Amino acid sequence: MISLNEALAGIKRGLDSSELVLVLGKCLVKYSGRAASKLSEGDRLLVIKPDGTFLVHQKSKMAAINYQGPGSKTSVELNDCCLLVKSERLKPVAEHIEVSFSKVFFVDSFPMSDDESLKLFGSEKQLAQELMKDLHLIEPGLTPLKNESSSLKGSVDILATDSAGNLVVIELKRRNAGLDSVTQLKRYVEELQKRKGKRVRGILCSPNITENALKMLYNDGFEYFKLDYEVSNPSSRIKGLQRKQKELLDF
Amino acid sequence: MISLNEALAGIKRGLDSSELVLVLGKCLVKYSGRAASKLSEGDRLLVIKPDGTFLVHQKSKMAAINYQGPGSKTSVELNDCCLLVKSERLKPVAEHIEVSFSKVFFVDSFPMSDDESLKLFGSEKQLAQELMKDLHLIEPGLTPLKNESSSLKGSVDILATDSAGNLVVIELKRRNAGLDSVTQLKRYVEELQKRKGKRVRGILCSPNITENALKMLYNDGFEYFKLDYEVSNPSSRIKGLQRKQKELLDF
DNA sequence: GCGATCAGCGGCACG
DNA sequence: CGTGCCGTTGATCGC
Repeated sequence: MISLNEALAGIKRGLDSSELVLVLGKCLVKYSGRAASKLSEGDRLLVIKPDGTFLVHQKSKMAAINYQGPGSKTSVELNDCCLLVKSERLKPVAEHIEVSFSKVFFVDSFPMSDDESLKLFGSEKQLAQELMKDLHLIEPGLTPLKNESSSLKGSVDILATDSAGNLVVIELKRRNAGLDSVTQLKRYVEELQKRKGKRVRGILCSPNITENALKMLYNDGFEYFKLDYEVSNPSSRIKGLQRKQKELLDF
Repeated sequence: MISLNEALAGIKRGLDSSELVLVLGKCLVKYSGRAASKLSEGDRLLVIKPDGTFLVHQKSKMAAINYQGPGSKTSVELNDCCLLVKSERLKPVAEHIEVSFSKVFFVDSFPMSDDESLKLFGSEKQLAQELMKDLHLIEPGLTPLKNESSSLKGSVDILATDSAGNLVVIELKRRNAGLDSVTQLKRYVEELQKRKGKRVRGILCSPNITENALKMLYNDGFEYFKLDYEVSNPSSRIKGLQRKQKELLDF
């Protein structure tokens, strides 16, 4: 247990030297901004990062229960009963958090030196690049149209032409596809159809798809390919691509 | 600075007693699971919660750079050069994180007692309830259809009938609406239209809407209402609702 | 700066 | 459990 006075000093020291500040104590939290919230008293971990990030964590769950993004301004004060830690930010909207500690178990701060950024493998973008190189896996004669894809409003994952000269929009999902994936594909196809004035095929590729989504997909005249891929450490690789038989759903 | 041996003991102690464990040190991080990633050496904060949650935080940004959800299993060991902290989970997919500490600056663990849950005000659901009570703000004669809304596949925010007996789907957004909001509304309207066999009106309500989205909305024959609301502490209140004039966009 | 979209999205509620 | 969808979504990239 630490006196609120000591805690105050410790937090101030950390903030002044732009260090990572950790506070553990019994507190209640109020938030007001895009929404508003109140959290009654309990033990929580408060993390304040040098960039202004402000995180209140409970003992469970991944997500912070209350938070403030980078660029927020932290301040500390002592009132008659509590240690008050506030975080305020004005942009994009005015938001305010107040953490009111009645007890503080621990305070410390640390300088952090870290210039590294994450190298991630298996993103949708990376998978799309892989798939671009192997469009024949979907269908022989499919050839990619470079950079056309990025010229749309909401850019299409892959744009290609088939052997008959039809435009083909390919929507790639790295995880199971749902209704939203189909509506997204539909929007792209309709935009392009209107713009080009001719029929455009739509193909959805994903590791899996929900029953409703597949039904809607077929209803709209689109095609589905089940995508098998593997993500090893330095890259991601497409293992297979299999057209789902439409007949199963006809009724 | 703490010896890796001490760090090992400290972490084990915390894990065994189901406390919140904090580790600060210089480490590299590898992840493999739904995707894969590598993060080169730097100073990071590791948070391990009693429920298995595992968070690696850099000095910037709100989101953890690597993480593992509740239910994950943490283990610690010492190899020839480093302190290895691993987190593993099998469901829903096998995932693995390895944090390799070459230096540890701080380790501690804390029991946390907290049974409180967040009271949040200003959620979309709460706004929808408010709006249900004041549908006349949109248009006189609009009456809500109870519980119809939840009987759809992707449930509609509000379903109502107008004075002419038309079905009206109302999609409510608590923040600025984009193309996705319009496609969502469109899907609901089309589903319902097909099911009921008669024309269904679609109305989008949000604090704001992007130009492209409004264009698409009007193209599809839907209506837009600008929604002004205020979120005070114990509730959220709708301040106003104003139909946007379509004429501005005709060309 | 806004706009659009992805995310190892997470979390929740419902069937 | 999967499905669907909101989120104080956050983060990124393009314009």
